Amino acid sequence: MSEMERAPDTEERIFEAALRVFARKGRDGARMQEIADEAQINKAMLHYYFRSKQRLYAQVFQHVFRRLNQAFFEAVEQAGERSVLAALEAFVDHYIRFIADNTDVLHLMVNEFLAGGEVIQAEMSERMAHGDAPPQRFAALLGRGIERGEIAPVDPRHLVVTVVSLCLFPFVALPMVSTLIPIAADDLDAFLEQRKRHILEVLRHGIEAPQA
Amino acid sequence: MSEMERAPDTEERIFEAALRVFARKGRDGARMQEIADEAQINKAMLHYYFRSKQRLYAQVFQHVFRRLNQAFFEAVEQAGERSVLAALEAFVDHYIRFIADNTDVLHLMVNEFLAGGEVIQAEMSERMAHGDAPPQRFAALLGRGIERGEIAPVDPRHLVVTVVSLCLFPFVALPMVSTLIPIAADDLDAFLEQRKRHILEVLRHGIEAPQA
DNA sequence: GTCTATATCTCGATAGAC
DNA sequence: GTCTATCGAGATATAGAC
Repeated sequence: MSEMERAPDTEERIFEAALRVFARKGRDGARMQEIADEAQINKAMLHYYFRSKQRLYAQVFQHVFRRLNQAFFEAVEQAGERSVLAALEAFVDHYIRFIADNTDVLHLMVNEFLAGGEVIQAEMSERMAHGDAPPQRFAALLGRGIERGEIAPVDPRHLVVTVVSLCLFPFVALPMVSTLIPIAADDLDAFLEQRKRHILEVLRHGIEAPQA
Repeated sequence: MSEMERAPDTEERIFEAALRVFARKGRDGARMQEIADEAQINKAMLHYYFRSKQRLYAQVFQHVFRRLNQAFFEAVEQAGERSVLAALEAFVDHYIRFIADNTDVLHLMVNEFLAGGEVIQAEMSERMAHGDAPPQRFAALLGRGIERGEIAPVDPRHLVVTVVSLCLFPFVALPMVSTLIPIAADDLDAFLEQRKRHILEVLRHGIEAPQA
């Protein structure tokens, strides 16, 4: 076990640096030199471990895609066997927390969405095809809640889109949100708490009937 | 009036081509050659009218920023003097329609958000500083509705973020949404009608109380 | 104002010593 | 495995004729 002469964890350092830089600058804006600097390593090493920028990006993106899917899955599973409303609360809490700790992952994903997603479309339909991908499981869970009469009869798939939109978009538009709600820039955690409460409040009761 | 030897509308053609290409490929992914091709004009002309790629992008982005603000403003104004709920419906309808017809504009904006927004932050705080920027006007309008007891007492600024999230995010995540709701890929208009109804339904009543 | 040809430069990728 | 030095492709930008 002690004869492994391989580098300490160079490959991993490169990978994590690449994740950060690609998230900051986008696929095309990222520079191999910057990744090397961020990994505190020589540029040639990038090509030694990953053949090209393309391959490096592909591996990073695949990793990101899996992580996001996994996070979504965990958020749904954790929602588990409770009432649907409790499940929703658990989901929102868990999902927002993950994104807050991994904004890089979300940024990379959105970048890829905007790029049109030739890369995505394949990965996506492969995973979604079975019908048991996380979003579909979530929709199914919500659908059961509707059948049981726990929540109103809306289209569960649209409800999934709605919940995810509410959780993710503020992170995408943070520069704009900050100008409207300054605390988002000063104390992100506090803002997210507000946000979480607001989301659940609106999802539960809507805003039509005054309740004060 | 007839002695203007200037080109027909070359500058405008370039500008619009640039908008499309920047939206498709991002700031760094876009190629001056591709913009030239799309404008059916020579590459040298790009530098004749706009000195550099940087300046061209800056002008395009500024234009996009104004258009999005204007659209938001119109959506709010059009909401006008009705009841708050009617105003919300008018806003959602108008805003979604605009984005559907101008996805390029949204893509460019989101791209800039992700880029961290050194460019944005300045433009943003300048416009938002007065307190009468469109989102703030919208929040004020909602706030009055709360005072009048028309809607529940939620934080109006968060409500703005919520409504905007619901309108915009599906356009950002369209590749993913399509795998969950296939009609989004086949018939966008039909999907948007569904979406609009769903959004207003959830905003009005929430999902807690079954109503069937 | 518009074109062709070309200069300049940035960046990904490789060669080769250690 | 890691480094330095360098090549070569491709992109922005300019020169200069028309």
